[in-house]
Amino acid sequence: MTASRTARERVRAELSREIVDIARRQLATEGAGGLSLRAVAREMGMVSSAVYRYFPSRDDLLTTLIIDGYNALGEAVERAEAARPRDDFLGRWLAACHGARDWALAHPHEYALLYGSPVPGYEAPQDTVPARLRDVTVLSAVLRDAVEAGAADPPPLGPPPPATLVADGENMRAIMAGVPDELILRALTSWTAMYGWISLELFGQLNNAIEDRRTAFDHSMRTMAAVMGLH
Amino acid sequence: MTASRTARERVRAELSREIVDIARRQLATEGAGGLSLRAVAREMGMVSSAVYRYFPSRDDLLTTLIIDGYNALGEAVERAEAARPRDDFLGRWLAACHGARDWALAHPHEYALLYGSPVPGYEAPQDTVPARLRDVTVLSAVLRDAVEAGAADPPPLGPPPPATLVADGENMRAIMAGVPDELILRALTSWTAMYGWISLELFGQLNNAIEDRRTAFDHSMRTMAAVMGLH
DNA sequence: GTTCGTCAAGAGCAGTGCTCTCGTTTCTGG
DNA sequence: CCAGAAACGAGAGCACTGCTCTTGACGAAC
Repeated sequence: MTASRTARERVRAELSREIVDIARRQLATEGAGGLSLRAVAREMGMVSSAVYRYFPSRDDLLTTLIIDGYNALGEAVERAEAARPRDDFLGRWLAACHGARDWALAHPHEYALLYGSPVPGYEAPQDTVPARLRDVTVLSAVLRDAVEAGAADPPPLGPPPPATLVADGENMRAIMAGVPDELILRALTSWTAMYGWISLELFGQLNNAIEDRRTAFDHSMRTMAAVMGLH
Repeated sequence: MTASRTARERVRAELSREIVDIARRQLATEGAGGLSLRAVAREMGMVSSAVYRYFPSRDDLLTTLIIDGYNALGEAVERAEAARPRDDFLGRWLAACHGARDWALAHPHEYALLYGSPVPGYEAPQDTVPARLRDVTVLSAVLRDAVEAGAADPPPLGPPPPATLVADGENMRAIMAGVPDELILRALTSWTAMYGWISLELFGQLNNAIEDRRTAFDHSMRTMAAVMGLH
């Protein structure tokens, strides 16, 4: 199983990649709804039916675009966070947040594909799960490291976590081993605030309300960092 | 200008309403992308071109659906919040949050149309603005009333608001007169957390992570209430 | 050298938004 | 009351979509 088995397989892989590239470009300019298999084929000088040799349906093409998108976003978040000193937990958190926001602003349509309303008639297959967790894994790691270093002292806020949630947190505890339940829930809240902000900003709900959005986002994320006890 | 000017105008208004009703039903079952003018016409026993006498384009029909949706959501939030005693500020806040979430869960496709990615390429006419502010107005009123009653004592969290944001808050200060700038920003963060949660939950990002979502949402909103100083 | 699988191409189906024309119905001004 | 104007439903048609099926050609394996 070398990288180049036969000439046929090589050209097939190359064409598949070209289709995805053109599709991503069309996605970036036209949006998810404007992605057309026929237009992709036209741009490649192929006939539409030929594309179906490589992707059995439009949704399959969309799925690989989604997975690529999650990976691109996750990688952007990872890179932004990795640029900060390991013991600067607040800086790592803020860098990750800005990394996500910057990527979303640079790729609005791809972000909409990931975190916007699901595409009509399209059900996200399980294949997307691993790629989808890359960004939240980064955010979790920051908090976990802070807890391990004893650098997270969350202030008392509101009631203690309900019992059902403590039992519920099994899945999240896997990524955030050692983090107290209350803090896991605050991380979840911070996560919703972050993606809520990005979505509202990107989808135009913040127009005529906030002008200096980057500063406001920064302040908002600092507030959530304080809620989690990061300094 | 009586309610029934001519027979023609009456049947026109009636048919317009019927078109919108059918369209909303199709929206609820098929989603925004599945809304088809031809299907609406078919269900009405009309021919597709006849519908264009009432709505000049599919996007215009979508726009009225959006406005209707904002009003329905705003009304649901208003009703939920109004059911609480006026001096129970935490209760009013939580009721408004749950009102929004309950409505979203009951009308997922309509919610996606309002707070999801803009579907048909681009569309956000100014007509939607007044209806869009109904829910956020309710949330703002709770905080403003609490401040007026001296019942909001936000804990110290993070740095003070940057100067540019203080100058930026003109628009929001109109709805939240008397609320300190720092608290306005925390309200904004709480708002993003609330809609972020609802969106992430509705769009499936919370699957396999949280089972008892209502309780978790409640806890999250209580945390944000504490951030705003509501007890 | 023949066979077999892969491939691009083309025609075609059912559906979409939207435009235009053509009679008919309804309203309105004289 | 009646003619002209405006509104209306029906139908045909355009350009587009995702997708299927068949046909013929090419390359690789036996």
